[in-house]
Amino acid sequence: MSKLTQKDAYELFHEGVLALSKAEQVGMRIDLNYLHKEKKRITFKVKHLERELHQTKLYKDWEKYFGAKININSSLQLRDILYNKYKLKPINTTAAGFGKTDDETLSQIDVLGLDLILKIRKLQKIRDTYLENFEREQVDGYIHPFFNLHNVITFRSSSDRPNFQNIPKRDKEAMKAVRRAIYARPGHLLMEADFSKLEVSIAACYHKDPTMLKYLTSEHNDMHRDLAAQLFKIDDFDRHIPEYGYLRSAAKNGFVFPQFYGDYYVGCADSLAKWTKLPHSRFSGKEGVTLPNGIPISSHLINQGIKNYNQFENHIKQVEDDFWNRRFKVYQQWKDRWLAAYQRKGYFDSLTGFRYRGIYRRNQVINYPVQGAAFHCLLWSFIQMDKWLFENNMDTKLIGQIHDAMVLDVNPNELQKVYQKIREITTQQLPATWDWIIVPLDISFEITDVDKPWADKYEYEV
DNA sequence: GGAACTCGCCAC
DNA sequence: AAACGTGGCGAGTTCC
Repeated sequence: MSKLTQKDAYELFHEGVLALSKAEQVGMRIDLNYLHKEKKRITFKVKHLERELHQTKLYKDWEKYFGAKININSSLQLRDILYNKYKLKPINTTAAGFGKTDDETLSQIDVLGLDLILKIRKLQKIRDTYLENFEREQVDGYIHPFFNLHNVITFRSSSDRPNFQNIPKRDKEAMKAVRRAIYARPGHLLMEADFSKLEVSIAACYHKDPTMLKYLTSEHNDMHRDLAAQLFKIDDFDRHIPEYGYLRSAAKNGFVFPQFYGDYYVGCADSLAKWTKLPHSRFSGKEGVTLPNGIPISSHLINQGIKNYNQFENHIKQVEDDFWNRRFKVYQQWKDRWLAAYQRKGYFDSLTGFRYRGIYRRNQVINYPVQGAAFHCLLWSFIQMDKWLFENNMDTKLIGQIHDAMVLDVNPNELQKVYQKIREITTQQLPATWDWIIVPLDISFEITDVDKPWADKYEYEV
């Protein structure tokens, strides 16, 4: 097949809009009774936490400072109390240069009551951003989130009224509280099919770095493991030992992904130190997460010649150099060429035929075509699946999409067929149709049981 | 009373 | 030389 053109891009979005609009019409069933009860429960709990907060010195000082205008939901007032009245030295600052009052910062400040502020914030977020919105948007017990293809600079999608693409997932309490409200139609089940490591795979289709291709092709190679071993200077790194599994996550989320998005060693060192609980000072040997042999990671690093944070940061700088100039040298060369070509031409094209015109920063030029084309893999699959469901008169319906995942409302009698077809479309038909896809694609599934809420999802393997 | 802004936080 | 990409949305705040 020849290179995809802007006409192909147009047709993808044209068909995409039609398929997405059908999903919008189906929508998701909402448990209104639960919504009502959960909102009341949260409101009750918030009131209780507020009463507790009223007993603290923090609240009393706050009241003195702001009088009748006191509002514990105001982060500006809180900022005033912490950094002006208490004169604490800001750990982090906002873009505008003020001391931050976010979760990460507040949990490091030793002032009684801040934990209550955070708990209240979290509960209100669940109630006001999600549950309240579902109730407002529902029609006859169904929400119909919109899926837009015309809003996003990268040619990804967005979703609104309500946004279906930011439903809590990692935080267990928030995940359960929100997803407990969402169901498939009566007698049906929910299914989510996610591409695995899609953006990394699509990036590899642009740069074709042989080391990366090997990581993506071989089951036995593990990039995050290798980076964890290098970042923390561990020779016998076995990812199945829990302490090492944790360091692998730290390497993945604190170094590898940020590097792919364009971060540099200063931010990565800071992030890695947070993950591993290392201080921004001299290491005594007692700080940090514990290794399998029982010693703290700071002690291990001291033995490796890294005696303080500056030396740690410098080590991360060296790993970064090695990452781009040796390990993924071809990837780096592609980035340089890609940027230079944009600077020459004034635009760049995605592998899916989309043309990006405009004034972009370096990281945007590198990231947009990857982010866009990765989503287009999902959209293409979504369209094929929609056609197949229609042509085969299936009762199962597509109902949503989250950048690299599709969500379906499945008739249990069709579960096997649907599962097989999604596998076929995403891992066989897609790479066969778009021959620029030069890495194997993989997809994973989650389902609920019939008439169970989305909170009760579990991994599905045949 | 609404527009535009900051800040915070949820997803990928 | 500079330094993490894309959204939506709520609350609070300020300005008009």
